[in-house]
Amino acid sequence: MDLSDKQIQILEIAEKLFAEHGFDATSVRQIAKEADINIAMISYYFGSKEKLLETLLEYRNFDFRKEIAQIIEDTNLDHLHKIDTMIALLTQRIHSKRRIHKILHFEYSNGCRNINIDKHIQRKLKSYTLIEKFIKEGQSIGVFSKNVEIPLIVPTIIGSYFNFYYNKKMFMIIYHLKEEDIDDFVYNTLTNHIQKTIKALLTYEN
Amino acid sequence: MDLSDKQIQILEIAEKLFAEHGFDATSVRQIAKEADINIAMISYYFGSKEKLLETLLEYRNFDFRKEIAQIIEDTNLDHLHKIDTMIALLTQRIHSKRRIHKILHFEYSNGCRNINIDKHIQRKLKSYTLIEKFIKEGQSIGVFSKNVEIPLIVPTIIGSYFNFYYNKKMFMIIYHLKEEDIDDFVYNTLTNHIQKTIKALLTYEN
Amino acid sequence: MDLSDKQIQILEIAEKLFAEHGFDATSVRQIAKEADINIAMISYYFGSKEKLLETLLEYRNFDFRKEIAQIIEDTNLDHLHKIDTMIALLTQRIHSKRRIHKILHFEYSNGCRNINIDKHIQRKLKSYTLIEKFIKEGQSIGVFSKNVEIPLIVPTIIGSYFNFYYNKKMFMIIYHLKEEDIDDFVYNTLTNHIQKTIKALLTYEN
Amino acid sequence: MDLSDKQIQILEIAEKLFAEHGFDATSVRQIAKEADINIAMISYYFGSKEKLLETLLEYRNFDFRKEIAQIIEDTNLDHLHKIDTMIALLTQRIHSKRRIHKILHFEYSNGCRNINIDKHIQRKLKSYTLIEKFIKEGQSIGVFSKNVEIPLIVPTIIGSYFNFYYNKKMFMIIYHLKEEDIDDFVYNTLTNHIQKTIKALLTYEN
DNA sequence: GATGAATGAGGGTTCATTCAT
DNA sequence: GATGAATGAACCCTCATTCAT
Repeated sequence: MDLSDKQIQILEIAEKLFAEHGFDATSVRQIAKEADINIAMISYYFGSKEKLLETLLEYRNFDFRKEIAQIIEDTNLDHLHKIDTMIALLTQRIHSKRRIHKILHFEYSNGCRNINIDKHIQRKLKSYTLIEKFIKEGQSIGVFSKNVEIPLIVPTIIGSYFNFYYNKKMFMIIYHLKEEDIDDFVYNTLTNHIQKTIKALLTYEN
Repeated sequence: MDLSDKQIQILEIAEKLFAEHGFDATSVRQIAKEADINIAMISYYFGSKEKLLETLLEYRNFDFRKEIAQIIEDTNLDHLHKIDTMIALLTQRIHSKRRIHKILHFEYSNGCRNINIDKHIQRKLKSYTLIEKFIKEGQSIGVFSKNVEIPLIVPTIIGSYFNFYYNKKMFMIIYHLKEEDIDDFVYNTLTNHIQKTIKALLTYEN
Repeated sequence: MDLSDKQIQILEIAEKLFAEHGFDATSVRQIAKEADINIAMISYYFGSKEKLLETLLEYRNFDFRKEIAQIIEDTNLDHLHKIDTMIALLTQRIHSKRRIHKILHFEYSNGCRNINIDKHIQRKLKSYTLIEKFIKEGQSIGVFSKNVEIPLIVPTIIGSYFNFYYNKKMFMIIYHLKEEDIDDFVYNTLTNHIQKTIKALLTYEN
Repeated sequence: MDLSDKQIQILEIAEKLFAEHGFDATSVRQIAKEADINIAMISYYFGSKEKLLETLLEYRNFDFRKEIAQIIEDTNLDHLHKIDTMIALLTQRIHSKRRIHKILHFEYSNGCRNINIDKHIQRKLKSYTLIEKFIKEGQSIGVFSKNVEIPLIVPTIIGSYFNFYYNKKMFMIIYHLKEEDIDDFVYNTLTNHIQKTIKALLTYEN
């Protein structure tokens, strides 16, 4: 991953445009124009438009494992606080990288692109293993309810965020939010809601 | 909405292709070929590719209000069972129309298309009002916890589904599922998880 | 081979340009411009630039077998006159189709194009068989010398023509020819020379 | 003609690629890559791609005059043996430089390149003068037939070779040759054929 | 002298759409 | 009402060349 400043600039502009208009609706001309570079540079730097996307995904390495591991290993926090901290972390990270996640959802969820999704799956699986272990530990010491579908917890966390994000315009009406209020809302109200939801689920007995 | 059989056939093929490859990556030639009609017919019938999408969204009018209202008004069910029934209904409906929802997420969430999203927002808002009223009623009679961010409940339901769906490949590994097992999994395990989550949230006191 | 008038017009313009500037140096835009058609028509009609070339070669099916067979079977001509007639025919045909032959030499002789040369080879081989049979017959009745490398006779005929053609400019100086004299020169002086050469070879005893 | 080793290496690689794929289909990138030099070096060394071709043609100075003159002046050989020797020389030289000749045929025979062909014509004319003088001498002493189109003799020699070469694949089938047999075939069978042809022509009386 | 980044032009192809029939 | 030929714009990419270092 040796990327020059110019390359990084291109990647960030491409990320923005891909997220806004989709991969196909974004032309290399558009990227080149916004990045104020010659159109040929994109092929020169990245080989092709598709490889640019691959490079972008590699560049935005969204691997939260280390941070999650740190939280899990933190002896100062009890299990429920670890859940809070983890969710706050996830929400924050995903919100800041929401654009690249959207591209992933969009371009990857159907297997039509010639892009290798396997390593992403592998990376995610490792995060799941970490979280699963943590939850099971909590179950074994009686802090968490045993009757929980552990692998589906993360989709509930991340899905809550994204469904909010994909319906942002509606929620801006409901909550009387302006564009610049969104960050605060995510970090406070939405994060709180998700934290509460997961903690409720993990302590729910029926 | 006067649509001939041929038009409906085109819409359904377009829906499949848009969901699989995205709007931009699907060419009218492809649609025409799969529908076994002349290319010119698409412009002829729908005016343009964009208008075809609009017609498609209008055709797939996914308005659950009536059914939700029915459930809410059902005097045979207590509040918690109404939650279960509603979630089962939502999951089922969204799963069966996941393709069109995916198109909405990706083509609509960014305001770049010349497509009017307002009526969709209005329709969704009405559903929210219905659900909000039901939850508040439950709170007033002490069945539901008062400390809940009501508008964010629906994103948690639908988001859980979609984040599962967008990461389908990973969950197929985790749960050892084949493609043909997906429907059952959604209608059972995933639905149960979401039901439990929302019920936990609505009865959570801290 | 169902070709519209427009398609034939394109083929003939392409033939001219390919022969003049080579396949690679001729752009589809140039062809489209000279043929006064839209650039997209070339892909529409032929699929691609390479397929246009293939269609051209198929269209210009230069199969002399029938005429050669007629000459061979002509009972009014003795063997030496048949040689004369055959060479006159070959020279005439090749001269009139020199452009397509040049393309063949150029684009085919190196195996780099994704074009199937096999059927051309097969067709040529059949012509050779015909001529070979005729020469051997002449040898058996004592008209032709037996000490002749039969397969190399045709290269001497056609090669003489083409080496003249490829050095046309020099011969225009030597013979004080103008462009408009070339046809006559080919049909008379050059044809005579080749006829004499082959007859000399076929009757040469040493 | 001061050429460094690197320049000569570039020229030889360019010659190979031009002959294999044609001038236009060969990119400077390809040449630079195979020669393991920087792309910019080609413009730096030769000025441009076209000038590289000119330099190549100049470098491959295929002027047989001296050797032909030597043969003609050789008092140990009679006229017919001089013909044999000359043809053997021409065949050998042309075969070893067939690639550059091919380039000449195709890039030069049409006047579209901005390349000066005049000096090549001049050089060839001088060779012709030499051969013409020799033939006329033979005619005057009665060794050669007078009824011969002298300027067309050389095209028959060289044309025979090239038409064989451009149809190499067919002759490999006819003669059951492998690629590695070609050289021997050219130096023996083909050379013999051409020698016999020209001697027959020059002694043919009708 | 030599390099690799950068340029602008042009390559072939495919797009959604329209028009004449 | 329905077709297939035709359009012009835009697509991504690669070209030979140049420039700053």
